[in-house]
Amino acid sequence: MLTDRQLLILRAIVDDYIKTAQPVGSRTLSKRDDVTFSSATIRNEMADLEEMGLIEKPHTSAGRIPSELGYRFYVDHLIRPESISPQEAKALKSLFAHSVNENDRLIRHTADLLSELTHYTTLVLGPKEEGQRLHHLELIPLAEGRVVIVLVTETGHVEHKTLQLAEALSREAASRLMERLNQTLRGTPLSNLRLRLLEEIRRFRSEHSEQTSLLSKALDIVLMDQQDERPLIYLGGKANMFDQPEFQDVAKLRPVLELIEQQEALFDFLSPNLDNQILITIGSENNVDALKDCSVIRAHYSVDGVSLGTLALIGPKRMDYNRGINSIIHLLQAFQTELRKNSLD
Amino acid sequence: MLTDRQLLILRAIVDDYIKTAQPVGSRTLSKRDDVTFSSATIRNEMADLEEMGLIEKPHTSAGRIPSELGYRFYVDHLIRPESISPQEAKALKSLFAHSVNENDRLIRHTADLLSELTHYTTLVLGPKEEGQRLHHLELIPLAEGRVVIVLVTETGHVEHKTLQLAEALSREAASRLMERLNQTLRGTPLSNLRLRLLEEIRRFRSEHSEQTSLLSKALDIVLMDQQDERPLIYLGGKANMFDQPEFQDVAKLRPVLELIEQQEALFDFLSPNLDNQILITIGSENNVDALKDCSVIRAHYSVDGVSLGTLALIGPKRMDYNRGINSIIHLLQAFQTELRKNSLD
DNA sequence: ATTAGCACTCGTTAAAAGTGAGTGCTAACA
DNA sequence: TGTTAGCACTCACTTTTAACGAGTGCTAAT
Repeated sequence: MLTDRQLLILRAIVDDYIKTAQPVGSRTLSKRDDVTFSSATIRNEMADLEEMGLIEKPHTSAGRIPSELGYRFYVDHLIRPESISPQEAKALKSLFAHSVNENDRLIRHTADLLSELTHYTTLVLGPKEEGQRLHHLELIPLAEGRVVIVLVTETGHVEHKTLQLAEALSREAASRLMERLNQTLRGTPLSNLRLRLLEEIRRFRSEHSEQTSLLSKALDIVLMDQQDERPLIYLGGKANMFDQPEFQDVAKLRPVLELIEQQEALFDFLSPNLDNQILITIGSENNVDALKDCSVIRAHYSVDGVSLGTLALIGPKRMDYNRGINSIIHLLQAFQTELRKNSLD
Repeated sequence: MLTDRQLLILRAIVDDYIKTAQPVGSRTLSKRDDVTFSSATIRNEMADLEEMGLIEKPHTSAGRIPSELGYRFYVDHLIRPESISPQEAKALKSLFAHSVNENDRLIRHTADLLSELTHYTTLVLGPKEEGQRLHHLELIPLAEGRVVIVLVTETGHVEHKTLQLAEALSREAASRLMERLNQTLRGTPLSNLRLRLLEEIRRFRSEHSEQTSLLSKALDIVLMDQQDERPLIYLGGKANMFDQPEFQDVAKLRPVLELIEQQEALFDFLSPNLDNQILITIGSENNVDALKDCSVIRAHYSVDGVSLGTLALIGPKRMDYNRGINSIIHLLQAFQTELRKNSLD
């Protein structure tokens, strides 16, 4: 167990290092107002903290920096949930002053806001399809067998795909089929949609003896890779990485930026967050080599209890956890409120 | 005017420097098979070339590197339009083996291909709306006054917007209006669309005395910022920048990557290319400070004579112009062919 | 006109020396 | 017994110096 003085020192070291990016020495600490004891005492305490694995020194004659364990302890026990200042709260509210109708523009906007707020890079994992339910389906036949299919989910997410059929689909046939599909399929979870849709088309065909097998085949193909398709990941404030002193070296910067550009890898990384809490992972806790010098703050967003995606903040291990956590919590609220407005149930 | 020998030497210097990124010395050159004269002779010629401003030395005791003027001369006069090898040609054809229905996926794919082909970063300016004509318009009323509007252009570009009306639009009203709009508006250039659409809705309203003013207002707003909206810019191979020795320094890398992330700035940069040629800009010719150490190869793409957007390749001034130009020319062909397939006229 | 030879330049690398922030330990002190 | 002053020691960082060598420009011989 740590004494109060050790807690004070540890917190001071982490705070200072977060601010300056320089190893913190005993003399520096002793000059602080809230430190009443001498540098020698601090050195003794530091030795103890180091023995416990909470801090470490880059080399013999340097000050101390927090270890990963130290950051972990800091995050778990030493952060004060500083409420944001009134003017910030106000600013936050006005951020979403005009509602944004389209969910994906809203997400993009949110990613930018969060990165502006924190000066870190933001990742937003777009709504995953699985949990969502169909609200409306529209088939738009164009010339030459081209058909646009528009799919609207209950969360208000709209997307379109283009099919290419071997022969044209008449507007009437499309319209009849569509009406039928919307009647029977509204509310179907997207994860089931492909099977249900094919089934329904087959039934429709037999009932009306209409030639829709081409459509059925084309739809199948499109929905097939629809299924494999992963939610988009929106990035905000990529350039913020350049400001971090730890990433002034291209060798350090490169893997992080490269990872961030890879939708696939990021998806795997952002997806599996189980509980609804704010999740913080520090350095090696990320289990991704490229992020071994980074910390990530993640938060789930959901609407009406349906978990949709993830809001994440990425920065150096020496990131301002306090500010990051607070910003993400508050923005999460506002974001979810906006999303709620766009949903159709 | 340059002598043949000077041309040989200049080409050799540029070729060598492009390959190695190291200043080229007279001794190195004299060892080449195609160089029959001594290093001293080369030094004399180099002195002349330097006086003409075609090459320069980083410092007194270094070899020569091409100046911007030198690159310009090289690009204008010394590049041999090496046709690509048969296996490359074959590979290029198979790249688009499966047609991609959606234009924006096609564009994304193309950007990736081009960067893979060249190992440089690729920028693709998506189709600009102005020149395009309306093919089809669809209004999809959803619950609670939400209406999705789907817009298909003759080039096969599909996009959707969401409107929020104060009161619901009936499916019947939407259907009637839509039929009318499609009859009268097909072929309208998107640049006119907003005005024509409003006009048409007004006329429709007076004829049918239907309450569509809300719709009209909402549509106006959406189309208004549709007009301001700029084509997306697709990027490929951003990570390739990291491989260039000239960008190993964060200070050099940062402005380039930052610029690339800024849609606005890039748009201004990529847009004004007047003729249908391949355009190469070197260093300061880019008129953009962030690109003062970069060269850009740009090519227009168009379908049926309608210029749609720009395909661009960005790399260090020391980029492999030969390969870059050839790749972009050949990919441009294939890309346009695919685009053509997707168009609906 | 071409080339061999040579003194000279200057960036690069390596080694050497000096600097200073910070530490650990010890002994004195409250 | 906990705290502090003092001091020797460590080691990254900076500066200095020296050696190195690729490359140049000039000159004189071919």
